[in-house]
Amino acid sequence: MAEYQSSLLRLLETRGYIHQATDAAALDALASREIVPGYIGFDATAPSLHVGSLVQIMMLRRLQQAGHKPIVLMGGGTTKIGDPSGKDESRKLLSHEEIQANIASIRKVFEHFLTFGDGPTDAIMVDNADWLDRLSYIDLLRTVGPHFTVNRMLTFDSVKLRLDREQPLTFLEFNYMILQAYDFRELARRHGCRLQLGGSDQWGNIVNGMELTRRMEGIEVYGVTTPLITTADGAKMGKTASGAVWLNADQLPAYDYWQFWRNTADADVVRFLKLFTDLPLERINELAKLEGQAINEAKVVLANEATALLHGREATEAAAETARRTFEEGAAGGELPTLANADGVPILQVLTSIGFTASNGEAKRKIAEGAVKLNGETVTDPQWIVSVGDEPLKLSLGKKRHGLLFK
RNA sequence: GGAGAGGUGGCCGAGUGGUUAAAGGCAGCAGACUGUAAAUCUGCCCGCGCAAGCGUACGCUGGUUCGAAUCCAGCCCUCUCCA
Repeated sequence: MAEYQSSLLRLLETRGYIHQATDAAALDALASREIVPGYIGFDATAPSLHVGSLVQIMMLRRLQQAGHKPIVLMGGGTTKIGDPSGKDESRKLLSHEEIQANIASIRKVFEHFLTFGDGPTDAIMVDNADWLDRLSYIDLLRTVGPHFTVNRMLTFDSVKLRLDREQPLTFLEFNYMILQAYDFRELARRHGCRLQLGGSDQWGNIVNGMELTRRMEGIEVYGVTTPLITTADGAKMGKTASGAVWLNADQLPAYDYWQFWRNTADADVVRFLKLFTDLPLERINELAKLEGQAINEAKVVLANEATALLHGREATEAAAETARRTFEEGAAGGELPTLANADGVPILQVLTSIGFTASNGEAKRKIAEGAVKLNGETVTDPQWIVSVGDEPLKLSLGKKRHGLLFK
């Protein structure tokens, strides 16, 4: 692998972001001599992104750190059509208002990772609804259609996979790659965008966009994809006991986010430190030397740094302190989930109300398994009525989930 | 439009009239061991109920039957081949 000249590619390469790149040498040269505006597209189907998107977000952050211009492309237009992938048919279509609300909510996350503004390397956020909404079908076909052959489109992995598995691929979906390619070309025209970043699954789409841009605008543009981030045991990352790891604080409290990182598998810690924190590589290399139980120190650093990027230092310290008191002292910290008016309530209902179990039946099973504790005492009676005094009571489900019950 | 195959719990996938709340696998949760790790072993894994039990559930709607995921009819959807 050749030494890169540009700080951008060196940064991305050394921290493990690069899976594939188109004409890396040319991109390297470009990034060494001028500011490169680069973009990543994000869906607006939910009011928050989750950690699955964090690699991409971090990559935009690296782009800016290396002195270039990040463009966050929100899929306000494409989301309106509704992503038809997956089997659940006719997913509810989001209204314009819902999508715009989602975008506004998602934007808050980006503001933690990128500096927005009007300067040459300030990040901007754009919405592809701005141009996709206005497209007329015939015009699109005539301007873009001739540049795509169905023969070629059929060779793309995303398409082949469906066909091989004999799963339906709608015409709508089939057009996705065209719209995404159109986005690249539009961003190149409007904002001088020269680079598209994305997950490895986006490779085909990115290449399409590059070709369309070159053919229609005569501009050479580039693409870089990240490796698919899985945990060391091969699973997609992004789940905790409480569900998806959302980035918005109102969807997932800082404490849970901190816990998510704290629970990283040994084998993933170094990789995640490089990808998800700003720690210098020298420091990461030191942490990488830790072995056995000491690796936990590196996990705490990972949790602290990753959480601080998203939620700020203050919330991070509160989360870390709560974790320390809860796990190391067996006490309880202030950031744990709480339930008020718990006095006199049956234990099953308490477990479900606080969100530890999905139903009374599940709560009952957990009690039978000996997983439920009140102030460290195992609860064995499913009929137990919780009584809380002036001091809050610590409720535990298993070793990891703890909460506070108030009178 | 014609012929064939198929639609089962978060996912994959058995199951052709009762013993089926539905095998098995994956994912998930818990227990043991540990280090809030991994691996391994064990248990759990639709809802309500202390329980007996009840309610829902196998694409949709009806029907046959004492009894249906399983049989019949119509409809919807998917795939393959043909036109």
